[in-house]
Amino acid sequence: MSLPATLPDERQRFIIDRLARDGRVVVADLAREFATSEDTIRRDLRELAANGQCRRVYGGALPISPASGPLAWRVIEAPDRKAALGKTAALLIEPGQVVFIDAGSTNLAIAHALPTALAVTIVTNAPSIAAALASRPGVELIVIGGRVDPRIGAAVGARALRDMKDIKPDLAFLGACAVDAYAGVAAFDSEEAEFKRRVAEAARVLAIAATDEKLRTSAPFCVVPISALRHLVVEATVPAQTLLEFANADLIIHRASPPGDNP
Amino acid sequence: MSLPATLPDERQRFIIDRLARDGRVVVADLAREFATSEDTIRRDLRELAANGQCRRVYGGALPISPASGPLAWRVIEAPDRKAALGKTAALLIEPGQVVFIDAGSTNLAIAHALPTALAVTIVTNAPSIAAALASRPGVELIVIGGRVDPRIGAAVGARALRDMKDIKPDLAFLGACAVDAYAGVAAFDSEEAEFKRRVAEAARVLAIAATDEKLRTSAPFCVVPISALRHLVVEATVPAQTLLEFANADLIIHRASPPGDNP
DNA sequence: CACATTTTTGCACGATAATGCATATTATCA
DNA sequence: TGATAATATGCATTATCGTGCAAAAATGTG
Repeated sequence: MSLPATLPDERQRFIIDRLARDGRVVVADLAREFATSEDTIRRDLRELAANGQCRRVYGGALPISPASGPLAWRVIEAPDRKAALGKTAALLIEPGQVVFIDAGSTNLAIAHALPTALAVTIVTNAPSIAAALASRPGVELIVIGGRVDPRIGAAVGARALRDMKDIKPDLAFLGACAVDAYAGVAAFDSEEAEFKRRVAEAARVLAIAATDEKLRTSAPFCVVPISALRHLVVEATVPAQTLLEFANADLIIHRASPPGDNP
Repeated sequence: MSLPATLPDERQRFIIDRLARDGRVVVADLAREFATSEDTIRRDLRELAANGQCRRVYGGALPISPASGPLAWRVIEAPDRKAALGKTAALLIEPGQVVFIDAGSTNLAIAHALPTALAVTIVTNAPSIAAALASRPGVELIVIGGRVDPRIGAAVGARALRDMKDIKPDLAFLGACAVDAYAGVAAFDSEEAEFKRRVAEAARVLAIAATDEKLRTSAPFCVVPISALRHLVVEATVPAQTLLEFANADLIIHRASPPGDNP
């Protein structure tokens, strides 16, 4: 429990571990465990937060990435940010194109942001995205069928792979669980990754819209390397440091305008 | 399930999760789970709603997006005719069954009326129904893919026929454009009728939930004769005269209880 | 070793946030 | 319509936070 002599760095590392294990830390508890004052813990948390390693809240701190559990399906999380992202991403679509939209709340925002009059063919494996576009005039909608994985919110199994076989989209928005400049695009689920890979192969142009958290997250199943991407749509709040890592001749980075114009 | 010390932000994050998973939250339940007062929960919901992350209703809160999550919620439950119809129709489903649900607003009501804990396999060709059930725990969801006809709101073409080929539902709710005691079940579209016919052949038991208007409508493309039906769910307001025409040994007629009735 | 400098820590205190209770108001249902 | 449940509001209480400041410890320097 209480270690004899705790160096500041050692303490902070412990806090990070605890954060990853429990999903939260409480100032009062940490102060008791380290036999130190709450002020010291608060200072640690302040420093960690400034370094982007946690999010301070009243009474303690929480992990940065809200997708730390098996329930990574957050439609409601930060809707305005995703709307801004979706609006910018939708600009990549040109009339008459065949566009695949993968599952994910960010991609759902793209579907919602489609200009009403745009005549395109949308292919998707996510019921929520299909439902959002089903009544759109001008949108030719093609649904990829199969068993819907509830954690993913889309069909990704063998039947979906077969359905996807004879479709060659002009543009595909991949749903990104994690985007890393070096490790590439990755997913939390093996079958999901397999399906995304198939889409990536079939599509003429690949695009990803990713919230800030996605750029700081890693996932076990690799889908494609960053070099496979043509477009990366990010938030206005993304750190320039992070953006630099994606410097690549073939990658076009689009920064979304801040979510100020839609209350 | 009451955690020892719960940080306010952690609590709100939990509420969001629950909202995404169950499609609803109840103030009294949350207060009990967190061992806190209802005032605190109300304040949380007020804050989340102000942030656009949920929609407050009398007694709790719902997800912001209208089609995400079941609307089976005792207070919000509009005393709607289709809701009453759906509730009665859902009683025909038994645990463990494989149930096909065809497109249509009445059938969407059936999906919404599914008991939350019911473990069933739902097969559907309608994105709106799939989206309504995608996040349901206990529901195994299989989507029939293909091009979605915007007038029908579902996939009914060749690819859908192929997807449907190897599925034999225990029970199928056909979407009815018109139900006539002599002319049988009919649809407005040729391909739609073809698809429904395929479903009717594959299903072990056929059921239809029809509002009063459907019983007075005729449509050009015949699907199946009335004799193919096992169950017919009608509104409480259906004229006895009309009902008499359906007198048939094999047809079980279920009258929905009038809207605004709690079981 | 002596001394200055930096870092870390603990404490005090005003400010802020969170919570629960009491009461008035509003929504829903019979 | 009245009855009941849910909500909003104001207020008191408690917990937590930020800041300034000083003491203690670590570090660097001659």
